[in-house]
Amino acid sequence: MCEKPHFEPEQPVAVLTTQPIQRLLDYKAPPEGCALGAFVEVPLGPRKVLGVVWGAGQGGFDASRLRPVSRVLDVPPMTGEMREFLNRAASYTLTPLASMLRLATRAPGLLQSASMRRVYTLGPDLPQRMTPARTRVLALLEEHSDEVFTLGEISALAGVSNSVITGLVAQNALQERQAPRDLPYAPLDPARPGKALSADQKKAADVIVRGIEAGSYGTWLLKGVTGSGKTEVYLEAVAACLKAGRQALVLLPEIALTSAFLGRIEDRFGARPAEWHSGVTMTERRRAWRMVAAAKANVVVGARSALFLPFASLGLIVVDEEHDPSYKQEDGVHYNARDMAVLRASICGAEVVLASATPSLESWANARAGKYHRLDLDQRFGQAEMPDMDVIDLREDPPERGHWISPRLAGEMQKRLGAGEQSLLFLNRRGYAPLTVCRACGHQIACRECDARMVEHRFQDRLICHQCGASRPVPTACPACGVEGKLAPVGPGVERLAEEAAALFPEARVAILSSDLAASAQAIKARIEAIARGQADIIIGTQIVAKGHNFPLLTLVGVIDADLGLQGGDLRAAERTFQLMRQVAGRAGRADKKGLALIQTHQPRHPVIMAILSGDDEGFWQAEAAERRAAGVPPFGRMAGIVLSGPDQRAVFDIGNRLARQSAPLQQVGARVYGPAPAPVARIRGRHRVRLLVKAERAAPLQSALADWVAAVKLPANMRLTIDIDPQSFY
DNA sequence: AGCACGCCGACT
DNA sequence: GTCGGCGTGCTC
Repeated sequence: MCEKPHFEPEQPVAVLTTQPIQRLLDYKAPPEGCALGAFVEVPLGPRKVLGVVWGAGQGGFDASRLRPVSRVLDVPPMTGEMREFLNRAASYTLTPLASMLRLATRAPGLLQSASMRRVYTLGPDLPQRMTPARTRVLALLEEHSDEVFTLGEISALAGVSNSVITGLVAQNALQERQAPRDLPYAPLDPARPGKALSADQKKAADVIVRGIEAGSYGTWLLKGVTGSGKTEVYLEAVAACLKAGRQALVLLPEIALTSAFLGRIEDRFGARPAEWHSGVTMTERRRAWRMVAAAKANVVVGARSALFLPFASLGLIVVDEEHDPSYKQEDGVHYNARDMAVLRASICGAEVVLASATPSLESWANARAGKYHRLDLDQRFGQAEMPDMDVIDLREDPPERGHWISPRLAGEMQKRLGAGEQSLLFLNRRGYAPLTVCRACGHQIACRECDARMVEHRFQDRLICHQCGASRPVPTACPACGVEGKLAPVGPGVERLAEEAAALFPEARVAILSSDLAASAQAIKARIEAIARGQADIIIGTQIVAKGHNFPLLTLVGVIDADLGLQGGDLRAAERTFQLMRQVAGRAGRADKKGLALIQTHQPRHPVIMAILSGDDEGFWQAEAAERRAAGVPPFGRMAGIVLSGPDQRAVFDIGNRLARQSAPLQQVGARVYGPAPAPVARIRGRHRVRLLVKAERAAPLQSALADWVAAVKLPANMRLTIDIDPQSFY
């Protein structure tokens, strides 16, 4: 198919808008014409909306009634690769194309023209009279004659008031002109030397670099234990990508990790890259989006949504900690950034590096099947070794009633305290106690909004629902029977564990690391750094401690309840527990001192616990893969989750049942429907939710069958249906 | 997404 | 008889 790159004035063009309209609309090209892919503003009813020229006009609409495109925006047209990416991502995730376009245009001020600012350079004349202040201003501009400065910058750098500058402009000693506000990012220099690489690292880096030099598509699963230097390897790939004149994107699972990572990029390449995540200011977002499109930002570090930035020439995507569940977006558009990264790269001829110490089973299986190339870094960089691991059988060596630190773990903590080393207690439960029960009537306090159990948070002195975020003060009387003073916390959260540790070791400094106890990502980072410097003896943490932070003084890790993740029957429970335990255990130990990881469990013979202890990850994956293959579930079968929601529970179930009965389109492709059942979050803000699960074989054309299936059932206006391809968790 | 059009209950 | 509820449908 040969598409015209440019449309003449008045010619009909098809435009995709960001409005939820399920088709393209035809417009007349504007008087200056427009390119295929041009970002445009078009009239829609009484409004003006953002759109992209998607192709030639489709016809089928009265040509005399076509309205003209209002304006072509001053950003480069969307590339054909990007249009294909959005198209294919939309059909894969069963998301309307307009929603995909909205993801790709999430930049403020796109509809405004690039804003300008006043800048100053040296003028042709010298001022009639020199003053010390004027001398400083002129000296500053002479010294940096290749740069431009704003009023504010000059007054700050030269230590003068604004009136000095306006005085110099009046005498033509300075020139004032308009320049675009959004400045290019300082180019990163790939020629700067990186850290010396080990033989392992060098071998891995070399093969990826060759792929980048060839400009081809390929996906590399870079597996390396904590501390094996995966980052250095993929920074070599970034360097090669920069040398080839293409752009690189590094995705991180957590924004708390980005600022430390930006520092590493700066060390390696001499400048800071563009940053893209929810914590970035509007001004910076606008700059990043425009500069990425103009190829004036060559490295972007960001969260999963950075995948939808308008890269002019993308050569490399790194997905760091690729197994991390936060790469799956579960609200709005449902997509997995890891899979979309592979899709985007395959379209534009880029390399993908999936980095992890504990890869997802999906990626492991893809490597095994030969779809991804696998690269292993087995040695921990330097002398550091993986910690010794041991299990504490809670049936034989239990803590006292109402306590959670077993005697053996406490003993090891005592030794670390004496030696000036740190201990980490890992418990993946925020708050004080996961359950509050009434000792008088047995009532368990549940959320009024969504029926989940309320979790006591003692620092905030509130009960908080971890499902919907609702909170209320901790009551003194039971809400069911009204008896005063009989409510009791049941089970541990990190706050309660910290209380126990403080009671056991009154002289120790105890720090809690939990996402809800910090005001911001910045605050978490500052806290982690303080702890890493030694400002705590005992660290009590939720899973945020598992994510790539380094604690040099840490030599003991205690997993309080390894059974926590194994219950519930979730498809990925074993995989998650394995990954989390391995990541947490990897925090212990340092170059000159081997670490120890103690795992408290009631089921020391459980296959997952045994695999964690033995460190036999290949064995674990093989066993897990065999089970999933036998059950026909991902990655060996395909699944989709369908959530129906509405204000009336009966009506929602009725529609769910009707869908389950009318499943002929699914049966034709060999897919089966399970449910409806109450969704994992059964009620949100007064809306009842039920879920159906669809299971199909790997090769089944699931998306088209799903589309036909749901289209056949008419939904009442107050009900909503969402489809999640490859759902992450389900029971 | 907005916004208009249109068809049924409590007011002048 | 009319004002206004929000269900249905259209936007090039």
